[in-house]
Amino acid sequence: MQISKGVEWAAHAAVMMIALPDGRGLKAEALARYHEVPTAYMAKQLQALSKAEIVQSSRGAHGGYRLARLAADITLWDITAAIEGHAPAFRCTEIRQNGPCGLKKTDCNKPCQIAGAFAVAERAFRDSLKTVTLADLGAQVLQNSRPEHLSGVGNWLESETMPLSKKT
Amino acid sequence: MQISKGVEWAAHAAVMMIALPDGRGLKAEALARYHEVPTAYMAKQLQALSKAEIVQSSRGAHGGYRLARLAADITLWDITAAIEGHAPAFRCTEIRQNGPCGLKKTDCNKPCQIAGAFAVAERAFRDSLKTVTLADLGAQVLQNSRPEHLSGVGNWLESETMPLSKKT
DNA sequence: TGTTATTCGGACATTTATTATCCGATTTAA
DNA sequence: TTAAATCGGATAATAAATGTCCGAATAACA
Repeated sequence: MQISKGVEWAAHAAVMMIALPDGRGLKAEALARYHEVPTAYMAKQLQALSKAEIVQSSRGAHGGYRLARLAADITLWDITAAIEGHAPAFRCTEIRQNGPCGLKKTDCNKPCQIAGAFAVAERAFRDSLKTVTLADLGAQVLQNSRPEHLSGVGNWLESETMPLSKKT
Repeated sequence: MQISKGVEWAAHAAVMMIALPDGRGLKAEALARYHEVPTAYMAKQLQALSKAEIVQSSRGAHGGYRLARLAADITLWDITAAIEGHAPAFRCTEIRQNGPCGLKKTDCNKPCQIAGAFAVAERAFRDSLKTVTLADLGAQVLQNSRPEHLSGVGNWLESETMPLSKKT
């Protein structure tokens, strides 16, 4: 039971994109370099975010990624689901229908008790992540960072971004 | 993010063991046959439960497994942790310390915001599973099963179990 | 308006984790 | 004491996650 590293990378990349000035983008290579992770694999996560319409991508020269909607409207669950998929972690294989005392399929309208309990737990997990927005995470960064760090990030953003014209 | 099939098998096996008469056990092969799953792999899960002291094992002739404590004192989380381990699903690799604007280690006393949010969500998941005991699951089975099914299970147990003498 | 540099996007290897299996170590009944 | 039966950890096969590459597409620029 482990969550892909891609979720961590995508989340950090998304937080970084909060600070993007209007009409600017960050290319996958820059985001990868900033976090010191493999470029192509970071790009893969960004593509997943793009498919989920969490970020917008612009191709061609001066292209890049930026948030597709307000930071307050993007939750950690959105990002997790975009990378990991929406399939439940507990996969019920209906083994209650197996073996010498197996139930008939017609007697299995209700989900298995065990699967039901896991469904409740997973819902609690999801609901918890849904309460955390990118805006919340960004606010925490602002509160907990030293001023010189923030200005450093600002300078880096300035040097890496350039106006992008059209959106895809 | 997926939970091992072993958790499902171990949970079903544990529920089955609730119904064991005092001083009797079920061998791994019987539990595997009952659920129509590979014997050796089911045995592996039972070994994990044994290490976690959720079940007791008896070796040698007439050996087998039985619950190590009261069904009301065994939760779904106990079983999940025994199979999957206690490691958190979200692994923070501290990428905030990487790259051109990486934080110094001395500025990272508090956990990263993202890791913190996942820790909260995972706690909610765990706490939910902790509220479900084997006794609860057994009660649900009794409520939702047809009488003929229960008697069938009883007969199967009678035919598969035999007194076991010493415990390990 | 063509050309080119730049970037995204999906198809393709590699590594790690899960799933499955086997055989030796140990225990107990006879 | 013997031998059958069972657990237990070490060992393969499979699936998933991780990492990489090259083509398709787009926009800037001449």
